[in-house]
Amino acid sequence: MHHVLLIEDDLDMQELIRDYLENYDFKVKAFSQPKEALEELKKEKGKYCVIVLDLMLPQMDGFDVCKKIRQFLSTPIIISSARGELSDKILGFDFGADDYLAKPYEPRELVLRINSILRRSTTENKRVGDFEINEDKMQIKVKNYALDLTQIEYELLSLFLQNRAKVMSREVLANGVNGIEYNTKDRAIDMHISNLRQKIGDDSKEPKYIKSVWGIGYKFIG
Amino acid sequence: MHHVLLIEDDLDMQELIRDYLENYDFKVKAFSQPKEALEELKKEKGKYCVIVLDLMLPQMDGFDVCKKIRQFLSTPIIISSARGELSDKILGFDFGADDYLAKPYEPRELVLRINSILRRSTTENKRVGDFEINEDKMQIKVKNYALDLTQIEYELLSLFLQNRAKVMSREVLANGVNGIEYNTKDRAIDMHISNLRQKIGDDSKEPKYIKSVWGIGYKFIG
DNA sequence: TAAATTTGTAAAGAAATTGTAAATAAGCGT
DNA sequence: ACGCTTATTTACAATTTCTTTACAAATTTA
Repeated sequence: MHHVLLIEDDLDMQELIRDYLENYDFKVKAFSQPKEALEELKKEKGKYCVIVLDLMLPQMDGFDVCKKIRQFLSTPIIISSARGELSDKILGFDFGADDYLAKPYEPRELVLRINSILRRSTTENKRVGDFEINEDKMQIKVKNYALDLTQIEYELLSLFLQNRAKVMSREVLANGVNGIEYNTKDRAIDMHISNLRQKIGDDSKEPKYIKSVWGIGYKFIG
Repeated sequence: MHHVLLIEDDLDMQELIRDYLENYDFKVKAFSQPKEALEELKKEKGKYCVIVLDLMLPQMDGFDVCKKIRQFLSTPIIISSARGELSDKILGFDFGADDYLAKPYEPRELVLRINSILRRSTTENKRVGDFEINEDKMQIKVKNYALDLTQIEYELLSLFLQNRAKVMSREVLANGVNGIEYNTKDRAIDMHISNLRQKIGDDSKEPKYIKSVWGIGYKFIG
């Protein structure tokens, strides 16, 4: 189930979008106050796969909200705005938005654009180096050998495959995995990495796949 | 340099888009015949990072082109079309397009949307002299040779690259690095500089990159 | 020129991080 | 309840990085 976070202060519009998205099997959490939305996003970092942001808001300018979100989150943002001028679009994309819809638009188009973004950010039966990932079956093969992974190991490896070569801290990794809280002292991530390495046939001392980055976290090479 | 493949049969429009994109440092290859474009894409699979596709084409329907491309390539496609109805957009996204721009649109908006797509799919390298820095990978290359740096060395060198030619005291350098406390008597910074010099192939007596400024600190020349 | 100060860096020591075995805890199906 | 699988914590050795020390070399000052 895909979760969408909606920030929109017009309650009619909020209701309209919510109903429409729910018809397409999205789970929507709506906020009219940007501050509350930001708190929710901070609390539930990995939960939402798209943020739909209206620009005309009380409390805070929509662009500022966009900027604030980008300081701690890379979840795609679709701006939904009555301001359709190019200069606004430039600002929106500049502040890190991923798409910009000028009102009035058909709710169906929002669905299209959310799906387009989701399609890009998920790996559907893709090959990455020696690995082959099948999201439907929740299965990963390495060199054509099917791995028997636990839930967390699967999610970790998916995360690595989707972020090739990118250094990720333990905190980022934990947040990327559904339902792991991270405390600096925990070694849980380390253990999962250790087990994962064993299963994919990697050697921590001479890694082919998962390399530790001292003082930071791990990165996938391959 | 980012390569864009443009499929557009209106030559004026082709010229307009090409000029505009080239102003923004894209390299554009334009086709008015979809068949030729498909051949080029098959030959040069990895070359193009975005495809801009007009829907009104001779020979073949634009949607079919989209579908054909998707059979062998996952490069992002932006549809540029005079048909702005929702039903067309639905078809476009259905056939695997990543964005849909209804004509007439400002060329600048195309640039925005290309950049938005690129931002998501690439991690950009910054060049400074002989150095090339990739923040996501936490990696710095010198003359195309990847350096193996510790965290502090990486942060120090980043600081230097971001403050070219600027003299920085040890205190400033220490503060610029995450988690270093500075005492006047410490020689820690000096040691990091020394190690860094060795790794980037610099000579303290005849520095090409990091020059000491007697009584003050260091500066990056390059 | 001699004394004082600063820099370079090798080497030693201190501190922090990582790897993983083993122990413990938490879920889950039956 | 029980056993089985998975997740987390603990503990400690191994490793890597960071800081300090020490002394030679370079630079400035008197």
